[in-house]
Amino acid sequence: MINLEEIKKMYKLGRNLTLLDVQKLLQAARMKSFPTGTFLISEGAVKKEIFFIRKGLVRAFAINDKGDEITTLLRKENQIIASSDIILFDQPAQFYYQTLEPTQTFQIDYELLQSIIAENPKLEANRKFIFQNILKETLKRIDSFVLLSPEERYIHFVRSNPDLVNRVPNKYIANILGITPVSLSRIRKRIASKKK
Amino acid sequence: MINLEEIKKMYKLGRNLTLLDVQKLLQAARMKSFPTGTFLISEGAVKKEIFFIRKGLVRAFAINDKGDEITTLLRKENQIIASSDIILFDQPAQFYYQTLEPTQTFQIDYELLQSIIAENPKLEANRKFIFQNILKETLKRIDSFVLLSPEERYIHFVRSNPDLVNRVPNKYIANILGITPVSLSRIRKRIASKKK
DNA sequence: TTCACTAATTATCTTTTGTTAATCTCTACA
DNA sequence: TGTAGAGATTAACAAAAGATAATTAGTGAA
Repeated sequence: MINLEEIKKMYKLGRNLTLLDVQKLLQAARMKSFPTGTFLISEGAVKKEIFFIRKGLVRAFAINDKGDEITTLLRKENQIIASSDIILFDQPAQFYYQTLEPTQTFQIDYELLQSIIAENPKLEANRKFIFQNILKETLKRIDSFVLLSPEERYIHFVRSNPDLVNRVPNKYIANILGITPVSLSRIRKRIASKKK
Repeated sequence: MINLEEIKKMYKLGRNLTLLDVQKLLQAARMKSFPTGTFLISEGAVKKEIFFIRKGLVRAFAINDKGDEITTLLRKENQIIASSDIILFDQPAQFYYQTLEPTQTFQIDYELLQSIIAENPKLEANRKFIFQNILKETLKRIDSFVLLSPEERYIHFVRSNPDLVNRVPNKYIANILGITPVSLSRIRKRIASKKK
């Protein structure tokens, strides 16, 4: 069940979340468990839904012209995942969102979330906070593409996500870095030989 | 002076901005003109300020280990520019923000803007809208790095920013795409020869 | 334990990019 | 009119990445 420790983790989502706020949100949310490999959202989906990942790991991926899956995003426990296409662009999802581990989520309908926030000004500040954090992340990621080489980008990724490196196949990490798995393998070898 | 036509352009910033809202903002903002080459914000700056670009063009750039300027962002008239480091990360600016054309801005202190928005719930929706649009842009840009080759990325950039292509030196565009100016020149040649 | 399957590495070759420097173009201005 | 300076292109070479395929390693299920 949900314990206090866990609720504290949810606090991290915002700065001034009270127990009451969390309760209110949890009432509206449904808890759900998914085995590895489940699609939370598929291409073409339109249902506005937001997932708080209580436990587990989810990847977003697109399929390119050649039919290859390209992973664009990884999200783990205590993070939020949703289709930016559906929520921000008001269009059907262009990505798949798939669990990479047994995953537990609280999921909540986006419009319902909106109305809860509207009735509860305190939560509004929270939404702002969450949005800002997502924006921070994405801005940093853009800088890493513009300012760093693939090799530097990988080193940077490992430093920033030491846990993910051991939970996720390298081929997904390669995608995230904008390179091929073969190239990442060579980069890893290069780094290893430099260390000696 | 400021005319109705121009105010309508500011409307684009939000969905439900009224004349009164715009007036309120304009009262708090200072209009200022800068010649080409002016630094609106320099590395190390801490002043929380937001610029609405009324006319002109601004680039953000960092300086890498080798001492090269790397342009990471371009913003033009009717767009907003601010230091994400100062506003989002609460740290001194790590980039320079420099005008590339004679530029007119409305600039407003960020904390003052915050308080105006706090007193004016309608504006809050607007801020949300602006934030979402910036997030949209950055997410799309990340996708272009992950899913497209440099050549495809350039084609994509030209299609999305036909006006900028003729206003900005190619070397800045190359930076934005994460490649060198030399490489961009080759890509352009390659594309031109394909067209025949 | 073995088999099947997937991921990772390695090899080979092609293509592209980075780097550095030279050349060409264009424009502002003395 | 001529000249300095910046940007763009080109050249030449080295380094890295992409593509494809073969091999190796690792894992889970029968």
